[in-house]
Amino acid sequence: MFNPHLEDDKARSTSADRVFAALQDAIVRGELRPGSRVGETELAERFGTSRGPLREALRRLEARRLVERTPHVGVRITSLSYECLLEIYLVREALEGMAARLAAIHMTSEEVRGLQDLLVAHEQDEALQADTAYFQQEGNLDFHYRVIHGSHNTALTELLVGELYHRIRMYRYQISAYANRPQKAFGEHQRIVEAIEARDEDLAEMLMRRHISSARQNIEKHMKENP
Amino acid sequence: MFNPHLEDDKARSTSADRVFAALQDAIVRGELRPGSRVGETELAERFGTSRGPLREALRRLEARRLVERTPHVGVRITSLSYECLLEIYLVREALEGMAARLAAIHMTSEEVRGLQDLLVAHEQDEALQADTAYFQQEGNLDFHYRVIHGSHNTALTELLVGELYHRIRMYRYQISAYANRPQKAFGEHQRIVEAIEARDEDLAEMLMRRHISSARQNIEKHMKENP
DNA sequence: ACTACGCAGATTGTCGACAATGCACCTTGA
DNA sequence: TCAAGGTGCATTGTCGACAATCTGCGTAGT
Repeated sequence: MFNPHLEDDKARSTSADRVFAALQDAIVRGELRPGSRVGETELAERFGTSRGPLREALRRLEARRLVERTPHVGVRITSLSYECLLEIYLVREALEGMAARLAAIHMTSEEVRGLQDLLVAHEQDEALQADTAYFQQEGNLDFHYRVIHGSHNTALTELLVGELYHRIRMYRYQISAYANRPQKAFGEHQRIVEAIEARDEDLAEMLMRRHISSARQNIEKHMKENP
Repeated sequence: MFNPHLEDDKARSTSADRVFAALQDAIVRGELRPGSRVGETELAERFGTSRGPLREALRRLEARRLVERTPHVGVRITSLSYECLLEIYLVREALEGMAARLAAIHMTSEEVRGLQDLLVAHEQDEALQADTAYFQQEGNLDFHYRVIHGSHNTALTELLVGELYHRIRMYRYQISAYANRPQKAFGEHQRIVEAIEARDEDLAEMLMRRHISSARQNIEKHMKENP
């Protein structure tokens, strides 16, 4: 029996959804440079679709603040200012602190074990051992992503993942937030996991807040050195 | 000289933007019932536009979680479950607490005075005096909205206003969050403003957290009584 | 030389038509 | 009578064309 859908595993999804995912990835990875203007016709051609679905994707990216739109003019890729980035980190401090607290309460034993395994995998990364970088992959391979989901709070997760996560990842591709302190950050991650494992919600929140606060201060330092 | 744009003060904006605003309002006010399915053709006709701009508006509403979409099936108005609502209130506790803290630090004297004037206006409301209701209008006439903006943190504001605010307002139209305690809530608002005026950020955050926590517990109580 | 106006090209906004998919009803067989 | 399959209708997804708007450049006038 022949199934035409097998040639494209995402055929059940719509074209607009695919373009949305692809565009988001291209923006986050810096393939489309922040601040640059993008034309609809050009993008539609690039992703092999028409302007209709493309515009729908752009609207969703606009809602996620990954692109900025001015009526009758066009869209440009959002460029994160240092000012805006520091604001986001303040918000992260509150939200991810809360996520760590909830994770310490609600995470299952399996999830905790998975988190531990993840750190073991990170530990074996060459760059980390050389203390030159601590690049985490996206989604389920990202430490913060896992903790957020561990909160088992859908509203919180949607807020962090849907609104902030991608903007932060976009920034990570420009300047690694852990650039100046890979092993230090890794150690902080380890202690957070320990607190979660011990079901010590107060400690987990405090450690996460400090961890993000450190990253923020690191950015501030970086800001004063670079324009 | 004849200017055709004068007949529509929002002609500079696009049709998709107008539909987005109108639809959001209709959803929040309960004109479109939560859980009900809406057809694109029907909506397009209702708002006097074609399906193109309408779909763009729907995509933005989808990003705001005001509608839920299933590919090839359609969209339905999001219905807030109690479970989801309680989650949102937990997040609000963290975020608006932070907003109150920042407001105590960054609000200008004019803004503080405006906030005081707002409460005076609320005080003269008949329903509040009778202790039967505490219905706040939207936007700048809403107490929480003002405090959030008073934080002068764009990222925080966008998160609260863009993602949570409308869903909460939608809920308010269904069951007033202050239903069982209008004057109590008003008193809490007053004390929060006092803390902000005194530039006591710790107190402002604590009072706001308690205020929202009270509202959450009120919802929980309401939940156990009603299905 | 500089400003203001206007024109042309390109880009965005909107629309209607067509294709693809899903759902409900009906038919058919055991 | 009930279940399984098929068919038709309604709705969503996609596309190409046309209209509206903006931007950059050239021209004219002071």
